[in-house]
Parts: sequence; structure tokens; C-alpha cells
Amino acid sequence: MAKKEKTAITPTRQENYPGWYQQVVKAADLAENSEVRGCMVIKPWGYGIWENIQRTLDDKFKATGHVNAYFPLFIPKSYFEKEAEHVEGFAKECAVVTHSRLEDDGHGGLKPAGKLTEELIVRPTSETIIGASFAKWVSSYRDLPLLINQWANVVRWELRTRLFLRTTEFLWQEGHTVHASSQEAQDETMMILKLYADFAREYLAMPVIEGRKTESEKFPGAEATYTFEAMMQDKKALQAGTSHFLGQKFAKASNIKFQSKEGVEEFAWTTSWGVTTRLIGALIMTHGDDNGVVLPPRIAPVHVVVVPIYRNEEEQKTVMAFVQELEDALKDMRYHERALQVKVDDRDLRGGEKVWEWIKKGVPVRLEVGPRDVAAASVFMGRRDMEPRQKSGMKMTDFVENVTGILDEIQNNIFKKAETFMNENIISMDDHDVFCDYFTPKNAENPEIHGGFALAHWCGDASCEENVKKDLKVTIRCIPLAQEAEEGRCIVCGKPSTKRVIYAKSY
RNA sequence: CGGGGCGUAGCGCAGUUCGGUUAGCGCACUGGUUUUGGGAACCAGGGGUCGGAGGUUCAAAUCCUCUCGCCCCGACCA
Repeated sequence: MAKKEKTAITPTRQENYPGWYQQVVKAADLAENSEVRGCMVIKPWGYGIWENIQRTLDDKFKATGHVNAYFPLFIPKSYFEKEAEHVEGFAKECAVVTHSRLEDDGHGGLKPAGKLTEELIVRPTSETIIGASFAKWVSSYRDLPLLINQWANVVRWELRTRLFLRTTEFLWQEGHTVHASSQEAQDETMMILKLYADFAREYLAMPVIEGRKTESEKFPGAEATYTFEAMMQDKKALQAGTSHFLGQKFAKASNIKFQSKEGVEEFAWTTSWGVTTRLIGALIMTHGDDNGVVLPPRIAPVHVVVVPIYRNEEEQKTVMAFVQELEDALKDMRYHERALQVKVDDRDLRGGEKVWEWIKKGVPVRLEVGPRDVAAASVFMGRRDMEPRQKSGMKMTDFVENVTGILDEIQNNIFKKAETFMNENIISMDDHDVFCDYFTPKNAENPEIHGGFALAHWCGDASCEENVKKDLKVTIRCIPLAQEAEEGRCIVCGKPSTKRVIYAKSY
């Protein structure tokens, strides 16, 4: 029997998917658990990815007329109580500040003192406090639309956490806009959804499905929630981000009113939308393999890593001189909106070791340069979209000339691979038994990777949705936007339906 | 927050059932020698209050109680 190729990550995805995820995060040095339960430390490599996500999206928000601002971390409890559904949705996961200082407890420790007259909530989201400002800022239709975004941290006291996917504190971007008409607010909601989905496809190389959330899955207090869902390699769905049409609900709660052209005082129409550091988790589970992370070039902190190979000081000198020349040629180049990021890894470690470290971190292109390469004025290239040993030599000048093309090729390859995987695992189905079978693992004790996205008819009844969730732990991820009306029958109750929805297990 | 599992060196683990030399192993780390187009070999080292606090005992990583943390499943959620 052929010996299994040794992988950098154990367990493999097949062996234990959650275990693999955890090991990848560690091996790629993206983040670690902190001393504070449920919170993570995002390490430089992980934060570098976030910075690129941030920069890219920020440019896109600005280009569509949005401006950044910053609102307080603390929200007075009374603000929070204004929108009933909103309170209900978030109450269970709020961190509450009750005191303003500490004093000696008489036993060598400290105890909280200075009880606050009004308790403060650490923001789980900012609709209410931003709404309070908006109420002051808006008085005329001439003040609209108001297009604001903030980059911030938020806290949701989660019971079960996973690095990047769900932590007590996380980083995100929350857009909040105010409009004079329902239509304009709905257009904004959809425009942002498309912006997100395009970003996911073009930058994260992540295929996604845009759709609308059902009543039970929507944002607490929203009129409508739109989502873009991605498929992870364990065939579960991951909600990658959301865009909400809030109608006049929050305007009424926060008293955001304006005088229309006709001189009539009306409540405004608002939206909110956000993506979080969860996108990094999505990236890992969309492209990662048993050797670690695979980063899309357009979001990678480093595009090209150069590993010099030498045996003695003399070789070191010639190799490093050549590497310097290579670095100089590359570092002034541009790859899409960014400067090409080149990293020369001249640490005093063995070549193979360094190479594997970069494989695990997911750098798109690795160049190994030894004396023989220098003599031939060439480089030895490994690509993260190929096997670790599948390397090839080429003239240094050829590499420099083609590097952006190579990066684009990697970007395309990993998108295609993920897209093929997703498409292969989206199954249209109309039979209830087939549906149940699809979502039931063969080995109940130690469930194998199974299921996928089931495109099935739904009558629109919440009880059908609820039953599926109870029986199979499967939920309606979204009602896809891109579909034709089609006559069919609800996969649960058999009542007539005109649309298919995506059922899947999810994160 | 419920059910299950796990905390032993930086990482991965053995040892715990049935208490008993000086707590081991692999990788990593330090020094040396030899190697090297590539996840090196050999030699010699360093590093542990066995998650924490109590208790039982002549003796506790091992038994008991409590506690903290992590992982998986569930409920909840970006």
C-alpha cells in the first residue's frame, strides 16, 4: 500500500474537520485564544489579512458615497430598550457595565464601586446609539441620504466560541444609512449586498449566494435581511455578511424625522449592513487544504516570499546579492490596487523549514533561490494553488515580467476550485425522503462530512422551517435572489410553493 | 447554559484503571560534529511546582471534593 503523503496539518479535513480548522489557525499563526474567555488575539498574519479586507472595502464604501465616523462603545440601556424586537434579539448576549471604578475590598483585592445611575451596554451593534445621533442630524430632506460607516469592535456574550467564526469580541464594519423613501433605502440595501458579494468573489475568491433571510433568521428589528452565504469544505453554510432594510422601525424608535419637499414631517427609512473578522474564518475554510491556509493573492499580506538557499558564506553573498536584485525588481511593481508585497526570508533556518512555514501561512508564490539558480539567473517557483513539490524553474526576468499574471492565475484557480466544489454540492430536490437522507450522516457516532446545499421548495410557513431545524438541524440559509418563479410543492408539508430556498447545516 | 471528552516542557502525546525509584517520548529549542537543491543525521544539553485550590495517605500526575480553561454535540448567534 502506498504510504500516505505527509501533510503539514493533522488531523486532515477528512479525519476531523473542526480539529483541522483549529490546527490551521495555529499553524498559520493567524490568531490564538486569549486569557479572556471567548476572546481572541489576532496575530500579525491574521490582522494583515483583516487590514487588506478593511482597505479594500473602505475604498468601495467611499466610492459609493459613504463616509466614516465613530460612535461610542457604550450604549445607555434605555436606548437599547426602544426597539422591542431588537432588545429581545440581543438581550441574552449583552455585556453590561454597572460600575465606574474600583476600590479596596479590605482583603488585598479590588471591588467595583460607584454604581452607575444608568447601566451601559457594551455595543453588540450600534443601531440605537447611532440612531440617537441621526435624530439630531436629520431635519430636512436636504440632509438625506445620510451614508455613514464605522469600523469598530463589538461584544456579544456567546456561549460557544470558535476563533474568527464566533468570538465574544470581534471586529467589523457597520454601515448605517438614512433615506427619504422606502425605495431608496431598499436600493441601498441591495447595492451593498451586491458590493459585498462581488468583493467576496473578486477578492476573497469565494463563491457566494445572495438571498433573503426568512422571518425567523432575520436581524432583530429589521423589515428584511439580505445575506450572502458561502459553502465551507465540510459542506456547511456560512453567513458571510448581511445587509438589512430597517424600514421605519428604527427611525420610529430613535425619532429620526425629516420634513419632506412637500413640508410634511415623516419618519425616515434606514438601513444597516456589516461584515466581520468572520470573513477570515470563511477564507480558511473555503480555500485551506491539509497543508494549511491558501490565501487569494488579492487579499494576501505577502504575495511573493523569497527563500534564499546557501551552504556557506561565499554562497550566501552571491545568493543574497541576486535576491536583492530580485527584490528591487519586484517591490516597485503593483498588483491591482496595491504595491506588490515581497518578503525575503533570510532567517537563519533551514530552507525546507522556512518553505513549509510559508506554505502553512498560504503565501501565493514562493521562490527558492540557490547558487545554481543564481548562475542561471533563474528562480525556482512553488505556487500555493499547486502541490508543495510541484515546483518549476524559470528565468528571473521571465518571473518578474509574469508575476502579476501568475498571481491572477492563482486567484482564478482557487475561485474556480471553490466554485466547482460549491456547485457540485448544491442539489435540487423535491422528495422528502431524499432530503432527510441527504442531511443524515451514515455514521451517527462520528459523523462524516455530508450534506450540502439543498435547493427545495418551501411553502413559506414558519412551522415547516422549524420542523426541519428540529429534526435535521438544517435551516433555511436564504431565499436565493437569482431564480425564476417555479411551481412546486413544499418539501416538508407538500403545500404549493413558487420558490426554492437553500436548506443547509450552518455555522 | 445542558450532555460528553480533555488539561503532563513551546507543540503533539504516553503514564492515571490497580497510589510507590530521580515523571517519560517525538518534534521544537541550545552547543558541537558531519551534511545539505531543501520539511537533515549523530553526539551533548536546557526546559515541568503533571491546569488551580483543598483533602485522604508514610507516599498523589494517579484516589476524593471544589474550581478554572479548552474541545465536540445541543440550544443561541456574524
